[in-house]
Formats: sequence, structure tokens, C-alpha cells
Amino acid sequence: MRRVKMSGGVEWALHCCVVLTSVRQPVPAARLAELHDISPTYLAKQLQALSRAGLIHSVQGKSGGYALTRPPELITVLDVVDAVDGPDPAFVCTEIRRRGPMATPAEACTTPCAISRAMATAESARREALRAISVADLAKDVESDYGTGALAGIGAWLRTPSG
Amino acid sequence: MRRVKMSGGVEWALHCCVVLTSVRQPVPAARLAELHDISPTYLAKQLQALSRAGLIHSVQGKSGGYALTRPPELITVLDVVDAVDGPDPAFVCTEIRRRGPMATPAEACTTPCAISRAMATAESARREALRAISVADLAKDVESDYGTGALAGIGAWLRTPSG
DNA sequence: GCGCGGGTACTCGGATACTTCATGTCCGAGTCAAATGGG
DNA sequence: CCCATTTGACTCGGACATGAAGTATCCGAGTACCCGCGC
Repeated sequence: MRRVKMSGGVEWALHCCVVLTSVRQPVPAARLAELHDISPTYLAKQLQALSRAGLIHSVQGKSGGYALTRPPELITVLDVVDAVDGPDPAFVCTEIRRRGPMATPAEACTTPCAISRAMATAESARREALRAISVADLAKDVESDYGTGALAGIGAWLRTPSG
Repeated sequence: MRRVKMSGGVEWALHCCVVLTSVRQPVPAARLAELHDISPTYLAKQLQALSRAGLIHSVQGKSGGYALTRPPELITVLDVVDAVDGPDPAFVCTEIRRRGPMATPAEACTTPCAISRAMATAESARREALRAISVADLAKDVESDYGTGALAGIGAWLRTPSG
């Protein structure tokens, strides 16, 4: 009834957003898939989700592909997660308090039940943590981890025709 | 590959824990299911999970059932969620950075990748929020919402034989 | 009246089908770039 | 030499199979209660 696992596509989408930081020109989905050695068609699905959410924009034609629509500082991890997994919260209240022989009357159900509020609080904390991190932050961390220029190298590889 | 939805059984399990606050004697799973008007057999599955986790203990025989093993102040919402949905985090890193033509060398992968860290931070925030709320807090909120004695009424109903 | 034994009915527990959703794949519509031919 | 046209190939986009996991269910093992019997 409610979601329990997080889509694996989120990881792919985030990695793609980070590497797209290093290029301005569009990159085909197939090339991104080759870079990560993952299923091209399935990655395409995730990129389409990002496109629908307005995080990346697609250009068709011979030298088309995907590119970020905004500077990476303005794209939060939460944006990506919501785009891929959907914005609906993992926990949805079934209002079982209004069922059964001891059901609480409808007039008393003006506010969400305590359990729903607890889960909402936790979900909110998670979302806030995700919102606090931008794709630019991730890129910065990557450079910090693997040395300055690591992303530039990836970008250069992305620009070269797939051969 | 990773979890995306949260098990619906979590809501049931939490409601059961809250109502079990109002009784000391064991309550059969079937009675709890009747109270909430939910599938008895499936609820039994969730209660078994709680039992395995040590949150509730089962007593068999004619007037058996389930009861809390500790005072509700010592049972956190996180305990229940972990028991039902499993303790594994929603996001698990696939280490795709170590794959493909631009794979980062294994020696550079001493720490989790930036994306994995970001998700871990968010997951940690969520877990912390869930850990901060105890079943006793939920019970208190319920009394505050529906009036003092609401839980006592449920407890009385639970004690009466199912007829 | 008291203690004991057997029967009974109720409980949980794990093993078993079914449905939904995430995963993975495919082919068609649209578009841009380049090549080509003419002016 | 420059430009319009045609061709071509490459791109995305949504619709279609597959598999795993959550959902829901059933039947068997175990145990406490209750009744009856004997002392």
C-alpha cells in the first residue's frame, strides 16, 4: 500500500546530473549509459522523468541529447529524487481509525492521526536533508574526493563521439 | 534494486502497538484485526515480525495473544518500522563509479561516493526523527486528540471476548 | 472438597498462492546536421 | 563561392514484456484453559 523501496534509477539519475555539470552541450542518453555501463534503455526512462520534471531539457536530432536546464546550484537532490520516484510520500495514511467497531467519528478526524503526523515529520526531515544538498555540492565533493579535474576528464570523454 | 515504497503493514503495526498500550493482558491478533477491520491473516504476519524483533511477545493457548514486552516509552517508532520493513536503508549504492570506461580506480574508493553520502545523511535524518518518537508519545497524542479515556475505551473493548 | 488427567478449543508460526509495481526492452515519431546539387 | 533542398541518420518519447516483491491466505504445531473423574 505504501512505498518501501527506493527506485534504483535515482542513483543513475544523480550520477548523470553530476557528470552533466561538466558539459554545456547535450549528451545522448546512450553515451551516459555507456559511461556508467548500465542499461541504455532503462536509463532513458529515468532521463525522460527528469525531462518531464524540467530538470534537464532534451534536444533531438543528430547531435542532440540531454543537458541541464539550470545551473547545478539550483538543482537539489530532492528535485531529482522527486522526479524519478515521484513526489508522493512513502507513507500514506489509510485512515484505519475511521474503520471497525471502535471507529472514531468523522467529526473528530479534523487533523491527521498521530501516527500519520509522526511519519510526516520523519519524511519532512528526510526531504529537508535532500533539499539542502545541490547537484553543485555533489560535483564539488567529487572533485574533492578524486582530485580536481576528475569531472573535467569525464566531460571530455562525454564530448568525444562514441567510438 | 532499492526500496521505493513503504510497507502498508507499518501503519497497522503502529496502531496495534498504540492500542496495546491500554492493556496488560495479551490480545489475539484476530481481535486486533477486527478492531481495525483489516485482514486478520496479513496482520498476523506483521505481528510476527514485531515478535521476532522482540517488541511484542506472544503467548499461546486459549486466552493468549500479543502484548508489549517493554513499557511504551522504550519502544520507538523506528523500532516498529525497522521490524516490519526491515532495517536495510532504502538507498543502497551500486558503486557504478567503479564501472564503465571512466571507472575510478579501486584505490580511490576508500570512502562512499558523494551521492551515497548524501542519501545516507537524509536517511539518517529520517531515522533520527522516527527514533525521537515513542509509542508512549503516540498514545499521549491520541488521548490529546480524541479526549482522555479514548484509549481506555479501546482497551476495554479489546478485553471483552470477541462476540 | 481437593487434586489430577484428559479433552478441547484457542493461540501463534511458517509455508504457500496471487497481485501489483519496479525493472528492463522495444519500436515509431520528430528533428537536426550534413551532403548535394544548382544558381 | 553561396544557398536551398534533399537525404540521411541520429535523437527522444511513449507503449510493451518480464521479474521480483509486497499482499493476502491457508493449514499445521503448540499451549493454556476447562471439564470430568477419582481420592
